[in-house]
Amino acid sequence: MYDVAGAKKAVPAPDSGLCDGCRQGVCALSHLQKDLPDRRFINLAKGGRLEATGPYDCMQFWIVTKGTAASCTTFADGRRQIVGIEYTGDVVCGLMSAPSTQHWLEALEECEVCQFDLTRRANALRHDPEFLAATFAIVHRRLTVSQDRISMLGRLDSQERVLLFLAELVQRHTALDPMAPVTALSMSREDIADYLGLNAETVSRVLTRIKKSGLVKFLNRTEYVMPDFEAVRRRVPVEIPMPHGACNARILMEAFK
Amino acid sequence: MYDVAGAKKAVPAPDSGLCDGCRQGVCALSHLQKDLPDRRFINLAKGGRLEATGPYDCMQFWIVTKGTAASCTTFADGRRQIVGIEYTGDVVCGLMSAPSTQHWLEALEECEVCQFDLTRRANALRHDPEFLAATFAIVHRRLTVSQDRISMLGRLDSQERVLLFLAELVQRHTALDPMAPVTALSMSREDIADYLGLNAETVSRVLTRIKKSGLVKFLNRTEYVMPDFEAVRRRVPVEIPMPHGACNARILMEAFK
DNA sequence: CGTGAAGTTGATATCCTTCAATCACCGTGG
DNA sequence: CCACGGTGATTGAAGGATATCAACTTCACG
Repeated sequence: MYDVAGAKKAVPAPDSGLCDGCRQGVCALSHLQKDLPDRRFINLAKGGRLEATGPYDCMQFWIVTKGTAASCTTFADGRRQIVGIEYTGDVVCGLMSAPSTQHWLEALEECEVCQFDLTRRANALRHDPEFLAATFAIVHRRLTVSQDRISMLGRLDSQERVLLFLAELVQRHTALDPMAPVTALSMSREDIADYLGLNAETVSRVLTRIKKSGLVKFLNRTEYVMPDFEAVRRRVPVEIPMPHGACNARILMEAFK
Repeated sequence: MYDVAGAKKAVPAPDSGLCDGCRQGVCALSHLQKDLPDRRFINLAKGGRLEATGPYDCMQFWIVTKGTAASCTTFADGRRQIVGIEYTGDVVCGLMSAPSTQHWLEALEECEVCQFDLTRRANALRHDPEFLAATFAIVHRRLTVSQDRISMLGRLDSQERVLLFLAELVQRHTALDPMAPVTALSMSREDIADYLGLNAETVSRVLTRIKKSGLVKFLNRTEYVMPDFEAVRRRVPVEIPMPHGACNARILMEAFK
């Protein structure tokens, strides 16, 4: 997708969706300057929350710089839904749902989040084409991901959902780190369930069924391998989403540095 | 503003979400100039389709100028999911999911759609702050709607989904046309089912249950009233979304006229 | 080890789907 | 004008899938 300056694109057919920087782990995140007044680093323990309180004009946002978090909602009666998983490099902007719905960012594991507050520069940025294009790209990408998840939640059964989820993690980790032999599954059954619109027991049952089928082999409770990725792909009626690493963050960083 | 857990949350003023123009029915749509070379009006009969063809750079889009359409996807095995309903005034941009997934706009009733092709002006518009801000606003709004639908599909049961759907239509029609006594339900059971992640028989069953409960009264198969909107609101654990009329179209029109 | 939290498994209930039959509506053609 | 046929809607019966509740196991960590 993003060429190295001058170099020819090498066999672009299967496109991992990652810029070369992301693939090499030297993307925008590593050059984030920590000492500027508009940014603040927040460490979240597993389960820690960051709540949205408006105003919702997208002049504040958060980049997950370490770990994995989740955009969560709950209803009054306690039902919880994970609207999206925010991996390292993902950019979360303030307005994620109606202001009245309870909505927050929750660390699924040890996390570091960089909070940007651009309200002081808002008037300038609102007319800055580069900044606008960057935020557009980010929101646009989030929209396509969300829409695919609508189809997933509306029409896939539990086994398809879990398989798709596991395959997505594999895809993600092989794109970022092709050498790593196993994929980590750091989320709890409860979290997976809330992400997939199921409950924890169902996730557990489906997981054992998948283990027995041989499509996925678990080394322990949090690491697995997928011996035949193609077989999994055939079992799932949708495309397995490509990760986008820290590209979003990079785009944004370049826009308003 | 985001705060660490525990901070107080701002209570938003009740806002119908409509610009004055939309509320008075004299919004951008009525001044759409029909004879410019970059736009083309398309009439769709019920069930008619408009398929998205690349490239997916959002330099092509469609405004629903009459009627109601749906952003649809299907899987290889025929399962269909309506990703979103596009009411009059909604702006649909080309890339709505991964290019490989089958995805199209389908008329739920007699429709008129205005297709804009800005590819010839793309290079200029890519740096035009006003245009960028407008497309950002549109995509951003679509994202919030999509994320609420994720919660709906993941966590609401069939009755809650149908009630929410009916309430949303009522809300929409009272905001646009407070004098109209009844709300029209022009979608077929099949369409409603594909929108709510159910099947047609379930929708039918739930509707008769809702009728019996008295929450909704049907005058005939396609018109209903909701005698006690508050009672419905109490039955549904989420906010009932506000319509946004032709505001999106207006924003866009002003940006690149 | 001991303890608590997370995960697994089983029994059962509930919800939703599937399949099939019937009904209601609507336009068409005799 | 009315019989006819087609399509969508409704309803019923049965089955399947997922949720719920409860018991038990495993694991992490002191």
